[in-house]
Amino acid sequence: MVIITRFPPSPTGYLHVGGARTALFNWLYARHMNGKFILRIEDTDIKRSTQASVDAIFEALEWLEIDWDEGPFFQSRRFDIYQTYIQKFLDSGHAYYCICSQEKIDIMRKEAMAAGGKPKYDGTCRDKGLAKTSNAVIRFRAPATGTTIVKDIIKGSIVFQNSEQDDFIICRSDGTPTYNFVVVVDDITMGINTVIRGDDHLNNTPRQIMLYNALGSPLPAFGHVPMVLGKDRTRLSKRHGATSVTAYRDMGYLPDALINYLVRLGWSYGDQEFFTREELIEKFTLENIGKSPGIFDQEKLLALNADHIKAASPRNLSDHLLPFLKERGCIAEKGDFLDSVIKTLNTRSKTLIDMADGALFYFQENILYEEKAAKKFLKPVSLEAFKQLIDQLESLDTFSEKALENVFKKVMDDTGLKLGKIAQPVRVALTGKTVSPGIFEIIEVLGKKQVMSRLQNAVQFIKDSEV
RNA sequence: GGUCCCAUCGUCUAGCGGUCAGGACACCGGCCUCUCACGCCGGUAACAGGGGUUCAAUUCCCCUUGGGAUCACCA
Repeated sequence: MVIITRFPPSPTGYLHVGGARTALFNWLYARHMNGKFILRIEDTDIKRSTQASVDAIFEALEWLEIDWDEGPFFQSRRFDIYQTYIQKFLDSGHAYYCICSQEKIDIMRKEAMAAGGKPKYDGTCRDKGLAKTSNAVIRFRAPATGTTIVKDIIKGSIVFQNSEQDDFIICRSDGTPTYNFVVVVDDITMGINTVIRGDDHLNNTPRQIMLYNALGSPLPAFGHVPMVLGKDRTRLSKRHGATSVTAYRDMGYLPDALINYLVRLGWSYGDQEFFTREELIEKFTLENIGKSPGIFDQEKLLALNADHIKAASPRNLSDHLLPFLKERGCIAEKGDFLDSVIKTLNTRSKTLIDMADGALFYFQENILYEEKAAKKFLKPVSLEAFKQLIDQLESLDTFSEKALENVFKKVMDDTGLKLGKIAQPVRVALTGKTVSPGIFEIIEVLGKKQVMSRLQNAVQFIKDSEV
């Protein structure tokens, strides 16, 4: 059997990390099983759905490099299909018109709640055989007795009493179908046989199973993954800080790192923490998904991002880094120079923002010294070392780490200064800061021309500040 | 409130009857060192509580407690 999964976001906002996680589970499972992954946009609620949200969802999925085999399907364009199914239900007696007012039902619910029971529709119109009227809704005639069992891949068998369910609405008075109904019709008509979704849908599942049964369709396999919670252990939401996928892109995270983190939150593969995209596809199975909700931990995501930055090839990283460099006004392009810049930075950057900031000095013609750095290290005592370095480097043709080390050694001997006393002033001269990659590394990457002019500028700066 | 789900270090988790309860993040030491990092070595830290079942329970069952989800003409 070919596994067919789907991701059905409703376009009422950006794609948040929780949604991305369920998308990921479905996508990974389909890829792992050599199946199909379908994207469906659930926009039956015309009032709340927006094109901007649709675009935002696509943007996020593309950045995550989650691709789909079919779709995107839009439910708003499938109303005729739902209509025929509703008619089928009406004809077979599985559904009926109801003219009870919302006010009346609200009161009913409140009374039931006050009496300690479950608020549900009492079935007033159930057997009245009402015809269609302008304000009528269509309700599903749900079985009143017996049980409905959800055989969940993750949670096991869960028994629901049918008496807990009421005759829910499948078609609104304005003629539009509702969620539980369209999901079932879509999943059936699209051939979905594996439904992996958030825990919050577990209570909807018995209703959907009733619909499958009424239609005589075989059930898909259900898997309800636990929620992602915020630090305060409530469902992750805006007040927990950044929750949109693209926000993480903008904060300098790598898509592979986010994916790794999100999947690992609630899924495990022994003690392994770091996974490439390919490894995830190879190793992801539903059996290893945990049952308990997980708290979204920014710290761990950050650490994982650092690991992915370290592991990525410079060439691969440049695609992701370039936008951040351009944003900072750097004239940079993919190539050997950028590769070597990245190599000096990747062990000391947790995000692409760190990396872009750290790379700034490579691209600046005129180095601006940080005030404190200049005050501490660009002083007359270093003048002699600077002069000797300039002389030595002038006669050096190839700037290899080895050769540079020898040059510094010589200057150390001649001036009697320790490496630290020379390296820090040089660092400030070359980068403007007291923190940077290794001194030999940056000299090599910067190249003779840049190094010479920056050293000379520093000498000039020291002389100028003397007077 | 009803229904449903869940429960191992602060966090993510391994464990699938017998383990000194393992790893990762974070935290704290130390080493390395031209700065900052990386890296390496070491440390603190958990089976929610109570009953069973069993020769033996973190592991199986029940209860309590705690947390979460859900009860719409939203999805």
